[in-house]
Amino acid sequence: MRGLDSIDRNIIRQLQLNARISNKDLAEAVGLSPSACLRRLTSIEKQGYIRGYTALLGQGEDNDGITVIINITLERQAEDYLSRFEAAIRKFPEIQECFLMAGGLDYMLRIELDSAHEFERVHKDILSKLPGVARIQSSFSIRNVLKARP
Amino acid sequence: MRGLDSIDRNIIRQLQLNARISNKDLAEAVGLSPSACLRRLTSIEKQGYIRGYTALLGQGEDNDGITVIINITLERQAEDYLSRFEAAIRKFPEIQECFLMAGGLDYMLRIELDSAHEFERVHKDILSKLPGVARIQSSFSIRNVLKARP
DNA sequence: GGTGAAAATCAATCGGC
DNA sequence: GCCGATTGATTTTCACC
Repeated sequence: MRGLDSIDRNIIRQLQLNARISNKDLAEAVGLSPSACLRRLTSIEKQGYIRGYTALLGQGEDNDGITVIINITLERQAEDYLSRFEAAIRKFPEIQECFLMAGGLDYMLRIELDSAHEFERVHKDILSKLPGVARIQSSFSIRNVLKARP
Repeated sequence: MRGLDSIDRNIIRQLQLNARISNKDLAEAVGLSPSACLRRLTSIEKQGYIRGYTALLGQGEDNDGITVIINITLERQAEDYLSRFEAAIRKFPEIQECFLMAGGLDYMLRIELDSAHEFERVHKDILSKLPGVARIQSSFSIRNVLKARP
């Protein structure tokens, strides 16, 4: 972030905390006029510092939501295997995060579901259709101790 | 998502794709009037289906940050061990997420660092001070494939 | 970076189904 | 109950200083 000053960083931080904040409130939070703030945000986006904005799924009022952590090993480490897999990943909004892990071929995914039985659908419609997968290991979270904080 | 129909799901999906979409555009995307759309969104949020909205950072040249996934096993499963551990977790802002996993005593943590060598400090100041820990296994992410939708 | 005004959007209210 | 229309308030988006 060499090209960004502390106000720019603050803008990004505010948007991480709440991406749907209005430009007016954002400007107030960082101590600028709305027009100056919008100019900066447009510039920040144009420079590619922000890749997008997304909604983080909750668990619903009945609180039976569930987090599934999935470790995936690919058949081969060839670059085209990685890129085909990663392109496929991006098509499914249920997938909240995906990390390429060091020390192996493992990808780690986090998926948010509304209930445990929905996992069957996810396995059939998503996991089994990812290309070049050798092995899948899924772990269920029974409680979200600490929610993501930006 | 028992309480949500297909339009509600579509609203959520659109917000996952772009959390900063205006209500007017959101309404158009799901085929409703703005007022009906806003009513639904308010209700969806109130029911807790959406935990929040966040900005996804780009892969700019600044991206020397690193994600560490840490699996922790406690010495005992007694309730006071769990609650002491979880209380300790909340004190460290480096810890972004913490899940209590099914099928064992494992907690899974995600930590975000500015650089890899910072892990030494984290291990010394945070991980080694968590109470009741029997075993720690850390995995480094070398690339964040998906933070969510672009 | 700030100001101001036109344009666009939001949010509350209304009647109809 | 849910929808769309309306409307006054608020916000965004410019040109200009």
